Order: sequence, then structure tokens, then C-alpha cells
Amino acid sequence: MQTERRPPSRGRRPTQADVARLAEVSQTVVSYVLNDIRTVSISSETRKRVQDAIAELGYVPDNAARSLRSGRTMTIAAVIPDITNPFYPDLIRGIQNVTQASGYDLVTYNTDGTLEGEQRGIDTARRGRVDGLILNPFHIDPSYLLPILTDGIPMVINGEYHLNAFPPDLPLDRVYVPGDAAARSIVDYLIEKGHTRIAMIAGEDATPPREGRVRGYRQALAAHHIPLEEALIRGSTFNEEGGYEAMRELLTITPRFTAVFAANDLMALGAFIACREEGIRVPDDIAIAGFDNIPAARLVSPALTTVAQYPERTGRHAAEQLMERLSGRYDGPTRVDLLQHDLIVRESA
Amino acid sequence: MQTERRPPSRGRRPTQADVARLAEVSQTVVSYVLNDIRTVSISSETRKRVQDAIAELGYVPDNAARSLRSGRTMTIAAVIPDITNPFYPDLIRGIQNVTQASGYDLVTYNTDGTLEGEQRGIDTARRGRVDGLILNPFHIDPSYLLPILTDGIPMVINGEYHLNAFPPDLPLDRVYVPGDAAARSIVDYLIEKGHTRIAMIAGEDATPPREGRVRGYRQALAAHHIPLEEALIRGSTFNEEGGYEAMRELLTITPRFTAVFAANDLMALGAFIACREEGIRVPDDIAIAGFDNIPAARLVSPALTTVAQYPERTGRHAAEQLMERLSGRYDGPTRVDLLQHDLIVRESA
DNA sequence: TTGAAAGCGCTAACAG
DNA sequence: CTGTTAGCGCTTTCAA
Repeated sequence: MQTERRPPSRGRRPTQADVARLAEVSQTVVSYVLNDIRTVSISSETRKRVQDAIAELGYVPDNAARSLRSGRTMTIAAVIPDITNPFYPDLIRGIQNVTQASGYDLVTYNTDGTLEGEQRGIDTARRGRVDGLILNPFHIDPSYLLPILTDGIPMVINGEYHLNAFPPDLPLDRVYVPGDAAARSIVDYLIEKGHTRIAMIAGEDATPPREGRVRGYRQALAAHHIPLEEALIRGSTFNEEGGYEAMRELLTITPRFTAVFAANDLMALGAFIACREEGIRVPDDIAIAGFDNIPAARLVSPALTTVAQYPERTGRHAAEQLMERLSGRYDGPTRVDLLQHDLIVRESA
Repeated sequence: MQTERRPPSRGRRPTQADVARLAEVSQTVVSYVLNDIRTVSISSETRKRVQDAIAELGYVPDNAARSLRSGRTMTIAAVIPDITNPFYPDLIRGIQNVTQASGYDLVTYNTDGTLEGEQRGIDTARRGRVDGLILNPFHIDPSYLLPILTDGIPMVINGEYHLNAFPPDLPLDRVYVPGDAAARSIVDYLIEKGHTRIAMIAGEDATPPREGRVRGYRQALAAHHIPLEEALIRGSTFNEEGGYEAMRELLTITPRFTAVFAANDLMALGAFIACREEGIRVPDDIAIAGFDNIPAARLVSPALTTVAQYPERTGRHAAEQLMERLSGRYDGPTRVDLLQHDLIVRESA
């Protein structure tokens, strides 16, 4: 019985049943051939008949049916804040390099750095029954993740997200560059270069990257007995506009600071633009340092001094952790892997 | 009967049947409440009982089952060559802006500019029964797309892909910047600045963007009676490395040309690097022009002269065309929309 | 206003 | 080596 009304122009796609009919075998055999099951053996003659029928009909398996039945989707989801920040495409590419090799599909959710976006990404992921998740959470409450983990869906979190209250036996792993240590290394560098009044363009309020990097900034100042001026720390969105706005506001402060540390490169580039508009020379009047080492960092003028992260490697690592969980090769407690970062001295500071 | 073996750690997720049991209604009613069907009316008391049960169990609908039954996935796919080229994240963002507003999910497939990647993206999309596709094809044979279109799955193609042989009544639309006109505008500009020997870094062989832009380059030279030197046209991949390699090869040619037109900005930036290494001044010794106007273009030094495309707008437009098809608001013949481009003169040429 | 029942296309246990 | 059969979770028709 054909109970539902189909959209008018959509022709019916061939199913395994159609293939079976044409090849004069049962539907089961079609499934066997398709999935290359080795617990049963199919005569090569039958296999050929099936394959011919598949080709003739242009049959393509239906993933919805397949995953409904098998409970697996062969898909993992990556939830990231901003695809237009060059950091994330590299991360995605790293993830994809390993998921693809394992036959997994990757779907990407862009949250725009909002709580709603994160919820939507995670919800949709859950509804879509993805087999695993890679998350860059900014705002989501950890409790939101718990049901997914207890369902047994493995997850890798990239970033210094606070979920210490979680039991250790969940299928959860973590990878991140320690933001405080990395920030300390670059602020230390600025201090060594003689700067004592160093502003910070901190990024969006109450987000893990901001918090780690601000902590490092504070630590570096404290270690050198430089008094902290809260007014020199400026929030903004993590993009070029945010950096531009923050810099404009900072430039109204007198007497003027001599260096700025921006919590990411995009914001540092925005600060460049603000300086250019004001006729402020970088690094002579104000030194500017960034964070991430996006490809543009070495191409701008002056080339940007920054802390390198390795997003492609990060993505690969996160995906590998996930694949180990998915394949059952690892089934232990939460792993926490700290990733490499490097101070990259160029011209801007 | 529970015939299959579940992955050990995965707890069973609540289903509509569980909700129904708890709320003491039939499963049907749960579905009604969930989908807010208005052809039937549910008493507000029943509705409340159902909603409470949903909350209590943390029920989340299963998309695989839903789309298996309904034939709709509420998902569209975008197939793009290279997520790390800043052009594409902007395109994606534009697409997402409109799909999200219509309640559609977006999944992105990265092809790495390969035929296999395109096939994989399209196949997976088809298997996954996405409701629509936005494609940036480089290599795929048009015949590969035909069964999808005749199945009634609408598609928007971004780029000057040759499928003139297609019947006009397929659910297919096209949006693109005419590569030849855009390339002509910038090569014309170079010629007006006095350049007569202009090299071209053309990008990957036999791809639509390359072909359109090379055509424009040839047209501009011809219009000014400048003889074409094939040796000055150099292929490469559409990224920074490709531009770098191509430029190094071009620089071995004597006597040297005075300007280069790169078929995208990433390649132009690679050419910058090659020049820097050789101590060649831009634009004094060699002028360099790009294509795309990626964000980095105005930040590099010298700032890059280029042709602006508007990927965010392009994505939005493509997605709107698709949504019109999907909603039935449009059901006519193929639409072809040409998009705006602008010559952006900066410092590099 | 509610419920029963069919069945989307597929996998996998089991029987032959 | 091949077939029969149940049922994944859901939407939708039809009946009450």
C-alpha cells in the first residue's frame, strides 16, 4: 500500500527489492552483496547478477533506512563557532582527513559563537543519530552533554571547557592548547622587549579561549610585578570587526599603552586596521601580538607576531581519539591531551 | 524481539512509544503533538501530558526514522572544493543564513578539488537523501547529476559549469560570476596601466573557474592586439602553494613579464611570497593582481588589487533559489543568475 | 479528539 | 549458498 502522497515530480528510487526482483534473488542476498558480508558466502555468479542489476537500475542504498536499522550512521559531527575564522577550516580539514579514511562522513555545524547555535548543533546531531561528536563549546552547559554521553555517543572536546564534575568513565576525551601557558609565552616576550603597559583585546566574554588567555596575560604581568590595569582589557567578538572596535576603544585611553596582545589573529588584524586609520605605526608606536597563526599572519605587513596553534593537527588528533572510541580500540577513562604551541616572532611585536 | 546486538555501552534512547506509555496516550498522539499537526485537534490537557512525558524522558525524535517515513530530510548539502580557501567559508555562511531560517540543516562536503571527492559528496548526499544540493563542481560529469535531478532533488550550481545539453525543465538553477568578463576587467586594467607582457597563474587544469578566467585574459589581450604567449600561462592548484610554485616557474622566463594575473587571491599571495624570496618588488618590478577579494587581500602588503566576488551573497542567493524549489514557490525552468563583480584597485597592481 | 495499523528500506538472526 | 522473517522509530491513512 502506498499510503502517502509523494512530491509530484519525484520518481521512485529503486530499492533493494527492485534489485532483487531483477536479479532473481531475495532481497537479503542483495544486502549481503552490498555490505560484503563474509560470514555468508555468495556464489560469484549470483554476486555478478546482483551487481549488474544494481548498475542497471542505478540503485543507491538509502542511508536513513540503513541507519534506522543498524543503529549506526557512519557520520560524525563537528560543532564550531565560526567557519569564517581560518582556524576552523583547518581544524575541519584535519578531522576530515581521518574520518574519511575510516569511512565516516563529517557534518559541520556553525554556531556563530552563540548558545542557541551550540544547542541546535548538538540537538540536531543527536536527532540525526551521529555516531560521535567533536565540539568547540563556548557557552553550552555541561549538563546538556551528559545524556548524549550516557547514551554512549563518544565526544571529543577541543578547548578548555570546564567539566571537571563529570565522571571519568564517560566516552569523552579532550584535546587543547593550554591557553594560559601559550598567552604567558607571548606576554612574557612583550615584557622582555621592554613593554610594561600592555593592553589586551580579549575576545568574547565568558568563553573558554578568552578565559585561558586572559589568565595567562595576568600571570605574565604578575610574574614580572607589573600592576594589572583592568581598563586595558577589552572584550569584543573574536573576529576582525571585534578587534577593530576594541582597539578603537583602547586608543582613547591616555597615557597610551605601548603593546597589545589580541586573543586571536583576526582581532589583531582588526587592531592593525584601527592603527592604520589613526596613523599609528606598528610596531614602532604600538606593538601588536596575536594568537593562532592563521595563514594571513605571515602575509600582512608588518607580519604578525603570534602564538602558533596547529589546527589541522588538532583536528586530526581529535578525530583519531574519536575513531578509537568508535572502533572500540579504546574504551577507558577520559583522556586529556595538551597540544603544542609555539611563539612565532615576526615584525609586529 | 530484540534481534540485534547493540553496542555494549549504549543505553536505549526513549522512543515515541515510551512517551506514549508514560503519558497514557497512543503513539500517534505523541507524533501529532510533536509535529503540531493542525488537521487534528488535541485537547490541551492531553497535549500537556505528552509534553511533560517528553520532558521527563528527555525524548528526542530520531531523524533517521522520521525521514525514512516522510521522505524528507530537512537537510541540504553543499559540495565545495576547499574549505580552507576563505572564499568558501563565506559562501557556506551565506547558505546557512537562509537554510537555517527555513529550518533546514546544512551539511558540507569538501572535495579537495578532486573528481572522487565530488562523486563521494554527491553520492553520500544522495544516499543520505538530502532534500537539495548546492554544488561547486570542478570535474564531475554532468551525466552524474542527471539521475538526482530526475529524482526531483533540486540543485543549484555555482560556477560556469557546462551542462547546456540538459533539458530546461529539471529542478536546476545556476548562479555565478561570469569569469571571462571579470577577468577581462582586471586584465584590461593592467593593460591600461601600460603592461604588455602579462603572465597568468591560471589554477587547476580543466576546471570551470580556470577556463572562464583564462578566456577573459585571452579576450583582453586580443582586444588590445597584444600577442598571446602560451608560456606565460601557468597551471597550478588553487591555493597559496600552487601560486608560489607557478610563480617560481614563471620567474625563470626571460625576458621577464611585468605583471601577473592570478586566477585567485590565494595564488596571488603565493606569488607574493615567491617575489619576496627573489627580492622582486611588488608592484615596482612586477605587478600582481588576484581574483576573489578574500579578507586577507586588503591586509597584505602591498594590498592586493583584485576582482571582488561576494561569496556570502552568492551563498544566500543560491540557497534562496533552492528554498524556492523546495517549498514549491518556484517550479519552472532553469534560472541562470549572473552575479556582481567589481574591480578593486589597491597597491599591488 | 483519539487510536490502530501499515509500512518507509534496510540489516541480521535464523532456518533450510 | 540462499531465503524467510522481524522490526528499527516514525508518519499518515483510516476508522472510531
